[in-house]
Amino acid sequence: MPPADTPDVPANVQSARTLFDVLECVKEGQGKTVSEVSAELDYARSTVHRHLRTLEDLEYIVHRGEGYHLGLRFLDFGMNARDNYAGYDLIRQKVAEIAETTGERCQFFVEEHEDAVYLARSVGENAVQTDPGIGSRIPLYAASAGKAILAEFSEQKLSDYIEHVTFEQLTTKTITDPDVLREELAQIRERGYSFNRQETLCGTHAVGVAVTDADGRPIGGLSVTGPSHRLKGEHFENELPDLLLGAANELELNIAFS
Amino acid sequence: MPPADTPDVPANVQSARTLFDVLECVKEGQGKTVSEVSAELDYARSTVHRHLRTLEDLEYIVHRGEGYHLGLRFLDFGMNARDNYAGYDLIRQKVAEIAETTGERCQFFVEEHEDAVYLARSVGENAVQTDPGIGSRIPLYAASAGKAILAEFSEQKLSDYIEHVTFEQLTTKTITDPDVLREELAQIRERGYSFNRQETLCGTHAVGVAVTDADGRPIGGLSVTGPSHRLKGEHFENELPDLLLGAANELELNIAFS
DNA sequence: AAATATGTTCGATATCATCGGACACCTACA
DNA sequence: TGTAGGTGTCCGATGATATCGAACATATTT
Repeated sequence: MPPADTPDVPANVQSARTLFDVLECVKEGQGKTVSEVSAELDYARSTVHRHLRTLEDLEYIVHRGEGYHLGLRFLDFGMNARDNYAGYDLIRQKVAEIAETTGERCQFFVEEHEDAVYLARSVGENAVQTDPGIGSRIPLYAASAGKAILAEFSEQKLSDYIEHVTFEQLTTKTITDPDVLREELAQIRERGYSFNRQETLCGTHAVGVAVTDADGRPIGGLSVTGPSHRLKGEHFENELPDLLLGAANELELNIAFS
Repeated sequence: MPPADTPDVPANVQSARTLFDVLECVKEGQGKTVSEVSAELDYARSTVHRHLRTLEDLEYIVHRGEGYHLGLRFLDFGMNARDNYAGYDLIRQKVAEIAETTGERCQFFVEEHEDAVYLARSVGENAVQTDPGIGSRIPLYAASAGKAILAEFSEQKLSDYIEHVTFEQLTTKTITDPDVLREELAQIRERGYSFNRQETLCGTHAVGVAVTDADGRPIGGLSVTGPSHRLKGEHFENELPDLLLGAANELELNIAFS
């Protein structure tokens, strides 16, 4: 067999994997006990116990009530990771602004480890309810902003991406064919913006644009999402793209000068 | 020497400490290189390199530009940890509401590993700028909401706390004497709310109350902070406490029935 | 009271995390 | 051009340790 996949990268800290397996498991369903985690991950109870105790001693998890919960130090980590993105404040403001003027959901994604990650989000209707789902991930090829980001990738990066990624069928419309994706990206490059017609979620449309830095490399992607019966026709195909292109342009300028 | 402090808890996953040392270091000043982290932590370059590579392979950190940055998976962790607190939405709303009506900063703390951690915060003036500093920590004895929480501790828990904690002098007014603290807590218990007169930061006053669950155990603490020249007299000593007590009561009811 | 499940501790063993050293690469700077 | 200092990366040896299974304690249930 060829060394196709490098199944286990050599010279890694093995216990780190165990540790994060445990953490992810605790994250998944908070309040889990030692035995539950042990059963789910197929590690010896004593091993899980050791890790959980270590994590608690180091104050990264908490033993509240019956089971274990992620500690708030991760909130600190997360805020740091978020604020570390140049222009985050500007991005957040712009996202809220677009959500308000359009009355639809607006979000900003960044690319990380070949995934699209929500960095900011706002839901229009009530300005209070902001940032739902921040930090969660979806495949780049299945998000309008994600496709807009992919369209800005160099040929080299794109080839790498297409080779590594495993396409998942989120809906019947999700792009799962490399050639179709390349074709779509070419169109996006030409137009300057991307559409998403029920490729992420049935009944949901979206428009997306890439936001690039001074050197033209993508910082992230901005998109507006809404029900397909509302996002259609002229509004969907012209007005929203124009709005987003303007917003992206403004963002790019502001970020460059901050 | 007596086994007073249990300096190193036995049977812990040692490499976890190294791992989190590295992570904290990367968090501290984002964009650090292998050598910088190695020098700062006094681990061999190869060791740091190994950990960083592992963390990158597992997609918890990112190699952007010159150095390493915390990955956005921690944002996901953090949001999970935050949302895991029962009634977080209600808390956030209430905090925003209080900030708006008072025009001062309002925040909600929870206790975790004997620290007060910001769970929600709002700054009054512009409702957009919300949640600054979420996830950061201050000593319980040095925050008004923290003292309110301490006042609800059982004698057992309080004794443990006072024994473990190392008092730090944040300002000249910070309480650093166990007896003074106990005295203060007794007063708070009697009154039902706590004051903070420049004990955290010079020129800053605050009022705090505890929020308890159905069983009377503290969920967290609610407080209003502002410049000492504005928070004084009748307003500070009566109006704000009343407002906060009402808010806490309302919160307690809403959380109990959610 | 027996029985099941769960948290916790312990001992043995093979694994592995750590370190220091070596190499390759890059940038200055002479 | 060549040397010197810095950095990222790889490697080998060794002492430390993460893992497992078993055993014990405790709690809850039957």
